[in-house]
Amino acid sequence: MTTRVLVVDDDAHILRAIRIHLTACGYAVRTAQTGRAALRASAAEHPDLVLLDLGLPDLDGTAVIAELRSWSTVPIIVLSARTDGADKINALDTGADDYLTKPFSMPELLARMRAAVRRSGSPTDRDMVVATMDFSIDLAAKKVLSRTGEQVHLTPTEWAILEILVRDRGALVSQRRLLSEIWGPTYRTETNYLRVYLAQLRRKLEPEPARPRYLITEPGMGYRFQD
Amino acid sequence: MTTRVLVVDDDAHILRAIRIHLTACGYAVRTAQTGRAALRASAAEHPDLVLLDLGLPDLDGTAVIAELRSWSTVPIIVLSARTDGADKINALDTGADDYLTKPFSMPELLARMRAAVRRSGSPTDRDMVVATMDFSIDLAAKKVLSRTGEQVHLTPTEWAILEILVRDRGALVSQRRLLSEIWGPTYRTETNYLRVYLAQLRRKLEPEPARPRYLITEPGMGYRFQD
DNA sequence: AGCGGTCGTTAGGGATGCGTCAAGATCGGT
DNA sequence: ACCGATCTTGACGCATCCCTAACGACCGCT
Repeated sequence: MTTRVLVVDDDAHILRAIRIHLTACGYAVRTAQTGRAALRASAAEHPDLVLLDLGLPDLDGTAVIAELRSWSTVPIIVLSARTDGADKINALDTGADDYLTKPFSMPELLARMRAAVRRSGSPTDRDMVVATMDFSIDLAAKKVLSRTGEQVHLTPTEWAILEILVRDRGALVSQRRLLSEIWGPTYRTETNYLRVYLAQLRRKLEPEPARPRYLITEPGMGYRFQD
Repeated sequence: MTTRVLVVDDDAHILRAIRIHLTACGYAVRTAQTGRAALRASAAEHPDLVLLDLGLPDLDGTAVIAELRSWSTVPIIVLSARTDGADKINALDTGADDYLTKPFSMPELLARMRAAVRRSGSPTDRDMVVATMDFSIDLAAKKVLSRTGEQVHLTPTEWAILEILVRDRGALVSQRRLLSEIWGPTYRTETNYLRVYLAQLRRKLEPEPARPRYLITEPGMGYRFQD
């Protein structure tokens, strides 16, 4: 299992240097040069680690961290040229996991990356199959079986929504997180989509689609999978 | 819930200085001057965080980390006078979560401690579930269960208020803070809102809404969640 | 006793959010 | 180029929630 890293920096040279190093060490590298691009890439690719430079042209670095943290728990290591202590504290308190001041040594960065990935490692080792009274969901095989045992066909988008809700079953998932993870951060207000797809999921899964029992709406906040 | 920190250093002066700082910041501090004492204290007290100096008289620092990691996942932050890069990498790869080189700034250490503790808070965080005799509040899942086990439905505004009060449970929260955080700084005088929503929360949570036991009013000051 | 201030309670109108349906638009495979 | 599956987009009715205002109760103060 290769670790996927998203590297964010506005300087193309640094980007290239880091990419070469990390690729040589066995990481799968994606890059972004702006804050918005970083958010888009995070939502689309779900990297296992983010290396973030604070000096971006479009967004403040802490704003990127805050936005990311509103729906993701991916480890974030900040790389910054600023030696100011206040920047460090701000970044860490906003949600960054580590902070390195440029120039840094490559071996140290690699060690801190290993530490960050190790820490975040596999809290998702939960049961891969979730069974209810009316259907069962196999997260590993990406299959849904009805009570009679026949397979329920889900479209890719339907599956994406169901997977997020089931992975955090019982917990409330904000519509912002759903929209960010599936359509990208720019669609945060298109709650239309969620209404449509939740209706479709209910029609396929719920015994009484009009009175949902598993796919619960929490008005104004989000949705919840109740098993 | 106060965070318990184990500070390990062979220099009694440094130990004392750190203890004073951390205690002032609300941490519960235990100290140890040797590697063996540190391991003993970890096993006995299960601290939430370990601050570890590498230059110990009896054991090598990395040995302490390895021993600790053989049975515990407690966050470890290494404090060391050694600037050698190899030490850093060794410590991090053995299982340390962070590494600060002396001398470091106290605000930075505190920020990194907050980051480390935040990360270690697993989804099944104990602090995230507040149980009383009449209901239980799951802050992570945004769920309230009544004593009979059925879910209590709260509106977004009700949740926002309850969340703030419960996060600082036991402490007095001023009406100005509640109004500022939920409706924005311009609504600081609309204490009407609070009266209405506190009444709704009491009707949903309190066994005797007319005689509140959990959602206490401190006249002229603010509100308090008493568990 | 009278009075001003703060708090609790209630109820209703307006705004917002949700479920539903259906019609284009887009994509992918034959 | 066609066709089915899937994804977007808009519109409508309906339920719910937020805000607001009004009234009464309970203090401390003059």
